[in-house]
This record gives sequence, structure tokens and C-alpha cells, in this order.
Amino acid sequence: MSDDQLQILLAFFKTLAEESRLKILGLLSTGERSVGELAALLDLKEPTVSHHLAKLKELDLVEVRAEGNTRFYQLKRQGLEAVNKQLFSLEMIASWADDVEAEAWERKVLTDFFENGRLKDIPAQRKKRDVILRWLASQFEVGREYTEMEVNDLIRKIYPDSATLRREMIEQGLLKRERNIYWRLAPPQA
Amino acid sequence: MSDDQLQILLAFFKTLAEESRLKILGLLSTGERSVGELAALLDLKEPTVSHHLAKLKELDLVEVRAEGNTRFYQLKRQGLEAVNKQLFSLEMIASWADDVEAEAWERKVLTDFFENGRLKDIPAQRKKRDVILRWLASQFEVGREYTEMEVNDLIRKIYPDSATLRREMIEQGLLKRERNIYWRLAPPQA
DNA sequence: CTTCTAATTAGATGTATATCTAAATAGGAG
DNA sequence: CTCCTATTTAGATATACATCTAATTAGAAG
Repeated sequence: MSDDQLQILLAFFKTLAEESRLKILGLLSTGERSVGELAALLDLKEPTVSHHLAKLKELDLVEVRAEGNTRFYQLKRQGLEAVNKQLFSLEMIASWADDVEAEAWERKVLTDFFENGRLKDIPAQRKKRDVILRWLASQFEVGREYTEMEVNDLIRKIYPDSATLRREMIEQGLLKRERNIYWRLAPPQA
Repeated sequence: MSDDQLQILLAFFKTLAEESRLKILGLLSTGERSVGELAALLDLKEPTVSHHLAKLKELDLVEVRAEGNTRFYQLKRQGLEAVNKQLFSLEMIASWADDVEAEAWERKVLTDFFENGRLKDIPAQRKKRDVILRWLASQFEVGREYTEMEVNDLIRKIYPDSATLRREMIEQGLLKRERNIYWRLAPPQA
């Protein structure tokens, strides 16, 4: 499971981890209701109910129908059923931690090769070197342009040989250069 | 579905609505881990992990084995499987709101019969009168003893005829009397 | 007994968010 | 256009809780 699938599942739990929202789903399960009706039944103000409905709508658990300026909400069954299907299989749970060990290993590489905020050596192993390079790239702001001198200055804060690290970041596609202007590429979506 | 079943389900969602805890379950799904291992893998301090494990244990999702000072936690499959079974059936969702309409009706009875903090009349209908009586009983502290005069004073704050309301509370088993001492009975578990 | 290590408990802090009031939006009726 | 009603948006407040540090507990080894 990729990290953003975990995030989706997490968002789902967060949304359902609220008493009023569970009750709203319960009330909608027997038919549509207006915001005002829900507010009266739950003893809440309309803005509060509106807020909850917006969250449920984000997850595609409810849908709206307007009639005048009244809005009738109703349950969207498919949303719940889809999640229900394969939520708690053991493989699914196992996959929640897929990235965790890899991330722990990367943190270890970083602490092993850094000391007092400076890089001790450039790792010889490709995988470890990439971890260092990705960290270094993360020090550059996305969307900002840097001169070669700015790039070098930033690198030299952690390691004297800026030329090597700069070249490797370019090779790895972490930094991009055109006419002596450098900029960081956005990391692949997490 | 009774209200405390809703509360159990809610506790379940709340517990799972947290990224670290999902990851812990993921890590444990492949075998047991010590608190320290989990902390290192998740980049958290031991107390934080301990806190999460305690929450998971409350819901019977994990179990512990001690070995010297070290405690190895592992997943308790049955806990997850049990919940998984009938979580999102439509009847289940519908039942989340079982009490909501009844509660809304009771609130309406109260607002209908009260004005400026005083009872306008004693409702003639049995069901409505019971709502008033239960509310009145709720004004008494559980575990405290009251003299008859204290009881009357408290009732008269909302209605002049204290004798009738006092007698009816006794009849309904809301208030108990012995040798002119009164006390409130604990409401049936919510 | 003292020391070391692993974990938990206590207490403090910061962040997320449920709820509210007030203001803005928008449909329908006169 | 003005008024009324239903809802949403904005902004403020208060509560819940994830996380940390510091202190405590408890096993194991010298």
C-alpha cells in the first residue's frame, strides 16, 4: 500500500471518528434530510451540521439535492460499501506499515553520515548516496530559482565539495539547470 | 443499537483515526515488536509509543508478552476480525441514529413545557410527564442525601406544587425515600 | 546494594478540530 | 427591489489529544 492510500484510509477513519457524523449517517440511511432537520434532531446549530456534512461529502459518503434554498442530503451507499469490502484483511493491515521500515533505514543513513549538521563523507553505496542527495535537494525551495553561486553556498554549508554534490543532484533529476539557473524539481507525489 | 454500542464503535474509529497507530498495527501484523523497536521504526519516543499501545490494548487489538524489562507487543487478530464482520451493513448504519429522534422529541417536550426556567404545567400525557420527571430527577445529585424540605425547595424553583412532583418521582423510581431521607437513584446505564 | 536498561507514568505544550456567533449568499414571495 | 428563510462561510473559542521531557518503576547483572 502506498503512503497516500494509507492517507485515504486515515481520512476515512478520522471522518467517522465523530459521534455527530455517525448519527448523521444513521439519520440519512433511512432517507434524505435537510440541514435544518438534522440540526434540530441532533440539537446542533446549522453551521455545525453544515461543517460535518462537508466532511462527509469530501469522502463521497453523502450527496446533495437542492430545492429552493433547502438542501436535502442523502447517503451514498457505494462509498461505504467500497470501503467495507477489504478494510481489515490481514494483508491490508500489514501494508499499512510498508513504508515504515524503509523510512527508518533512510533516517539511519542520515544520522550515520551527518555530524553536527555537516556531512562526514559522501556514501559510496548508490542507495545511501541517493538518500543524502534527496535530503540535500529537500533543502531547496520548490518553485524558487537559484544561481549557481547560491546552489554552491547552500551545499557548502554541509560539505566542502559542492561541485560533486551539485552534479549528482542534477544526474538524479533532483535539480534542474538551464542557462545557469537552477531549480528544484517537485518530489514524486508522496 | 443502544447508545453504548455506538460509543464502542466510536471508540474504535477514534483509536484507528491516527497515523502512528495504523502503522503500529501494520508493523505488528508481521510479528511481535518491542516498544523500543517500534519507537525507532516510527521515529517517535518510547512514551509516545507506549501511549498508543495502551489505546490499542484498551480495544483489545494487541496483547503483550514480557521478557525481562522488554515488552513484546503483538496483534490480536480476533479483535479486528470481530469488528470487521458487520461494520457497515446498512441496518447497522441506520441503527447509529436509533436514539436520536427519541432524544429530539424529549428535548421538544422540555422546551414546550418550560418557560423562563419554570414548568408551565404538568403534562397530562404519561410519556411527556415522565420526560419532565426524569429531567427534574436529574437536578438531584447522585449519592447525596436530601431532607424533605430540601427536596421541596428544589422542586419549587420550577413549580409550586412540590408534593405532586415529589410523589410522582418516587412512584417512577427516580427518587427513593427512607425515614424522611431522600436520594436520587442512578439512571439506568446510558 | 548499586548500576544499567526498558518501559510506563506524570505533567507540560502545541496542534487539530467541533462548536458557536456573526456575516455573507442565494432562492422565493410580495 | 425588499423581506424572509435556509444554508454556507468566516472567525473565535474551547476541548481533545499526540507528543515531548522528566521522573518513576522494575528487571537483570555486577
